[in-house]
Amino acid sequence: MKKRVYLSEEPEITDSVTVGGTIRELRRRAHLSQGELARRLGMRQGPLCNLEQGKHFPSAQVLLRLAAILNTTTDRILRPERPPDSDVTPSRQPAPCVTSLDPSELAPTSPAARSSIASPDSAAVASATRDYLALEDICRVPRQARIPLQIAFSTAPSGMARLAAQFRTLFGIGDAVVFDPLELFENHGLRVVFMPLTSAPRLSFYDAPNGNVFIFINTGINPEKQMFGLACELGRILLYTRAAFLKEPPFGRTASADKVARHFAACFLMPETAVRTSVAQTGIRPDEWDLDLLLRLKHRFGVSAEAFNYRLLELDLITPRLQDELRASIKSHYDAHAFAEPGQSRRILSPNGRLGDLLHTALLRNEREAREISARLKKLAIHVER
DNA sequence: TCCTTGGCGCCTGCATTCCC
DNA sequence: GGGAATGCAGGCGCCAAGGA
Repeated sequence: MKKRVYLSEEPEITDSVTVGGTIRELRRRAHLSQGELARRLGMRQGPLCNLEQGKHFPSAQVLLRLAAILNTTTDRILRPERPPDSDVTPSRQPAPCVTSLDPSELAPTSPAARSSIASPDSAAVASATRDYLALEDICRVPRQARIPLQIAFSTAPSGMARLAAQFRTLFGIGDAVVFDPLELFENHGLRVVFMPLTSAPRLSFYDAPNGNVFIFINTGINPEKQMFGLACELGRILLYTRAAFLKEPPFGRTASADKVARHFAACFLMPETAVRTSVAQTGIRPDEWDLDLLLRLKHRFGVSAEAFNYRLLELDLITPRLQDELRASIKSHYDAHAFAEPGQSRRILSPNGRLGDLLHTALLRNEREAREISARLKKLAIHVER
């Protein structure tokens, strides 16, 4: 009789004992008993025990349910020790859940973030970081981001475009236009804090022990620039972890790194296919653009007029002469209106959404500490809707 | 070539026991 | 007492063999 081939015999898949160990590790990290996890899986505790011991191999259905409940991917359950650079990366390996992390252990991902440590923002950022970590502890949520943050890539423009496309796939949005990227970031476990900053429009810090980040966005800038800044910081973080992996200086050439991060943000927020499709639907030719049409289209992508104008030029969808004229119009508008976005912005953000959710849960569980955190956030003008 | 049948082994449920 | 481990039986899917 022909030998039956099961998942566990697939050469790329880890053996059942290791898979079982991974399931056990993830279950414990999620603070679940076998009984509780089995209940959520819709199975009994006994069979789950057999899975963890490697006596049985989980069916595809069980694997999918496990991944959903344990907030991970089937790939990570099956290939917990996948080597770096296969397609994605060292950070796919399960990072330990570090509960006693001090804000000073976080790595600044840009010169701005590094210099902020000695700026008036320092105390506020450290306090917000500590409170965010405390809320994660109280709520017992996984600390690791649900997307890999260490990826091998080329910093050439084409490489950054591929990287942006890869992240759009990881976020599950493909070429679609997304109205609120902030929600995407937070849904994938990234910590984003909107607060007043004096030293920079945005800052980010890499949390290596947990495979996550802290991104701080200044509330004093308009939503379009906040969104672009958020994507830019993701690019910054990836450049930082790439440099660390390659044992290169952390920030590289500052101006060049900024340019690369901005290109990543442009490709991430304005994917080529989506921009070309939107433009094609208007029938506009490269030499026909006016400011009104540019504003109408840029609203769909939630970016600034300036950023959209650059992207059109990058994709040869506008002539250089017209792009220059529109850039001058946009600049004079910014000068006259304190960098407010031209046209009526349709962008409505819900900043600090995840922070608010954590605070809400924490208030349910630990009234005193949560109340103190709530008061501190309020004092720092970190507005949290609950 | 297609369908049916039987063998095999995984996966699961249930009940029970063990261990801290 | 709660969590974890074990034993047994049944369901199910896959595969090979045989027959129409």
